[in-house]
Amino acid sequence: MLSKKTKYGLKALSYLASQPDRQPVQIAEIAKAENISQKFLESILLTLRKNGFLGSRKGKGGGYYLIKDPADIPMTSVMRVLEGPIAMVPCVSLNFYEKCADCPDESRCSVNKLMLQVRDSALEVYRNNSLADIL
Amino acid sequence: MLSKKTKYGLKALSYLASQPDRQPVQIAEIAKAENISQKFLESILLTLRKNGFLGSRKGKGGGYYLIKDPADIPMTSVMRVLEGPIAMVPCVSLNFYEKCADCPDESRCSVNKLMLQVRDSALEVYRNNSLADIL
DNA sequence: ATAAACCCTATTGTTTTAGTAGATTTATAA
DNA sequence: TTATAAATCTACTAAAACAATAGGGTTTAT
Repeated sequence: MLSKKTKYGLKALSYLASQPDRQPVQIAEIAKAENISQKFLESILLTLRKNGFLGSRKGKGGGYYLIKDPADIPMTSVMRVLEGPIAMVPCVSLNFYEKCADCPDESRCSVNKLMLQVRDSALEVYRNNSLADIL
Repeated sequence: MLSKKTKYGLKALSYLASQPDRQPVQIAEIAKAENISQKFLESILLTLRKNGFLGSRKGKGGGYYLIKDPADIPMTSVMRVLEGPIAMVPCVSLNFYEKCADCPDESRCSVNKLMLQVRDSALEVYRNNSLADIL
């Protein structure tokens, strides 16, 4: 299951991407438009900013805004920041690889074999979609 | 992330599928061979039996065994029983569809648009793999 | 009598999804 | 210059759900 964090993050990015200009948009406005708990959204936007997707301005007239062209924001990086690894098991993860404690031989593991294919197919989807593509 | 339940379930099914015959195999043997908590495995095998994948025999010489040919067990049904919906959001699920409370229009939702593709690509993998294929 | 699956319940730990309270920064008006 | 309001930022807490077992007794086949 997709976490609400990721869902809300994607919706917020989409909302910002569909703005006519790149003027700051307030958290409250996004929260209201997308039916998201404002405080929860606040922390999500913060991590999106810290990971280079958004810029922010404090004080009156402040808010969040995209700092890149939506076409230059691949879903791979968005998903990895919000949801974590794209792979369903660490032993097939490209960016978060970890050996299974219980599995003696990955090459003969049926779970590994299946999940490798699932990862590749998901990866292809995320690579073929930028933020601009899902608007 | 794949739950351990699913991971263990897949491993147990693979273990049973790679037996030379269809004689009952005890829980303890599977648990030991695959490094799985025996009590946890017990409940997993039970749900696999109740969902028509396994048969069981009580008493001495008892255990679990496959009741179908591994080639006739598609990963779609295994995953749905162990892990639940294949879709990452209910609004794109074939077997567990549910409307999002917050989303007024699915056809214009970016999350829906992306996750529909992810579901389809995962589904293709699961449909193309039977238990026999991942041994 | 024994060995196995079966069934029920409780517990522990982690993650998710927030809510609360306040601090800090900035723009604007007095 | 000062006050005020509008925002983000930070830290702490907490409730709820979920994951992953552990324990102990029951039933059934040999």
